[in-house]
Amino acid sequence: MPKASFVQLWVDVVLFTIIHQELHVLLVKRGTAPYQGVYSLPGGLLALEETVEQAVNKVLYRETHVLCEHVKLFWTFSALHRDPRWRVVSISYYSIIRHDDLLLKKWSTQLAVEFFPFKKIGELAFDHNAILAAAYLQLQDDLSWSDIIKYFMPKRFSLAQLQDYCESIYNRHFEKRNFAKYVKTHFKIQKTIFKQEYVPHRPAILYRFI
Amino acid sequence: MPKASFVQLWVDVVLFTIIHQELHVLLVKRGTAPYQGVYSLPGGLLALEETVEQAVNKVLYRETHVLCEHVKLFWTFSALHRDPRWRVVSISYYSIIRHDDLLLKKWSTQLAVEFFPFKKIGELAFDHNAILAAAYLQLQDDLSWSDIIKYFMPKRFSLAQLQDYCESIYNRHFEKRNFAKYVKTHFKIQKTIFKQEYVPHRPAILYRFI
DNA sequence: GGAATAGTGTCTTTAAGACATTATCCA
DNA sequence: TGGATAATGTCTTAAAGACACTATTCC
Repeated sequence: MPKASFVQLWVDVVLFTIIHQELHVLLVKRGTAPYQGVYSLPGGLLALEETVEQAVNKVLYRETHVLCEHVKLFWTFSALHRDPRWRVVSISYYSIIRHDDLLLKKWSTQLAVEFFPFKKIGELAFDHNAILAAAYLQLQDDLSWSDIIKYFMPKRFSLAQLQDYCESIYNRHFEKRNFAKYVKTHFKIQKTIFKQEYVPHRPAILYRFI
Repeated sequence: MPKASFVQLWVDVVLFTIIHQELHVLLVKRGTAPYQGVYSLPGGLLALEETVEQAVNKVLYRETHVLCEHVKLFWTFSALHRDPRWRVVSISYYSIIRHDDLLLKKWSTQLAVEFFPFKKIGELAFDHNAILAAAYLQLQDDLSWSDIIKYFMPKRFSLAQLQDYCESIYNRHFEKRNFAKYVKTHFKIQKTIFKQEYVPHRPAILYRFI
């Protein structure tokens, strides 16, 4: 090994989901000092025999036991004393998970993952509030031009539900007719044979992403 | 220090400029093994007392003696044996420099920086061809929605020159009247009192970015 | 038939793309 | 006055935004 500076390399992940029309983020409670008992973003040390991408997927799988899609690098955090113990550089990713998938897995594995409403998250360990804020900005930006909203949606959904989800992330309102027009020209979705059930009004047709 | 895995953290930079209407990239010839005598992207080891951003700026300043704008993270490269000696993770940035600025500085400092036409770059050291390719994709993407073309332009330029520069990076042709219209509505530019000189035809008005 | 939400059509405004003529400077 | 490029206006087409009515299901 060379005589040179080595740093500890961590990957941290901001995992978003939507629960009850509200954006949530996965947090874990720290079991050891520093910041014992304080919530933080899930993360892990880069092992010598794995790539950064593998490390991120390992963290995600460890916490959810589900394959998360759209795992995206958005920033690195390398302030000198962001970890009070020694020098740690964080390579930070965000990802998205369907609440549906998570629920299924949770029943089958007794996972104790904890999602918190984005708007109500308080002080986190280390500089994780800054990481969280940067991830949210990147998420909003990516949503504005791509179709990644699909990674939030359940397998089947109505147009109204899609609109609700979009509005909850963008934090703004869309006009119903124009939204339907936009969705049909920009997203690859198709009607299914399913409709809403047990609703006291005309049931909506359910769509799916192709 | 903890008993844990430490890796060497490098920053690598793909520095773009336009010379004679053609996209160029800064390369440096390696003086030591491995890949001795082979060209590579400029880069540097992250020192213990600096942030990643500082390390990138240090590399850029070392090579150019000019302040480069739009320094942007685009990817990390962490394959296990990308450096044949030991484990090195690269955090990769791209940046842009005005050829003008560089020329001025070159005369005053005898810098020996070498830019190569992007299209003619051959085999580079390590996985730097992959880094270069990823940077170019990111550059094209960013150019398509932002006004970062301004970082390539000289202080004063004609609309035709701006069009030439855009065409050389996008690798496509634009219709002159529509291009002028687009530029005037999307970029913050203004006329200067200067015009082209010594041209055997009507001289173009020179503009500047605000 | 009434309540409730689903689903759609049209008009207006804005941006993009195709296209040709006039303007200015130099020799 | 001829050569060369600069500069600009209008028509057409596509997308975005505002807006109101009809359709379907349940009770």
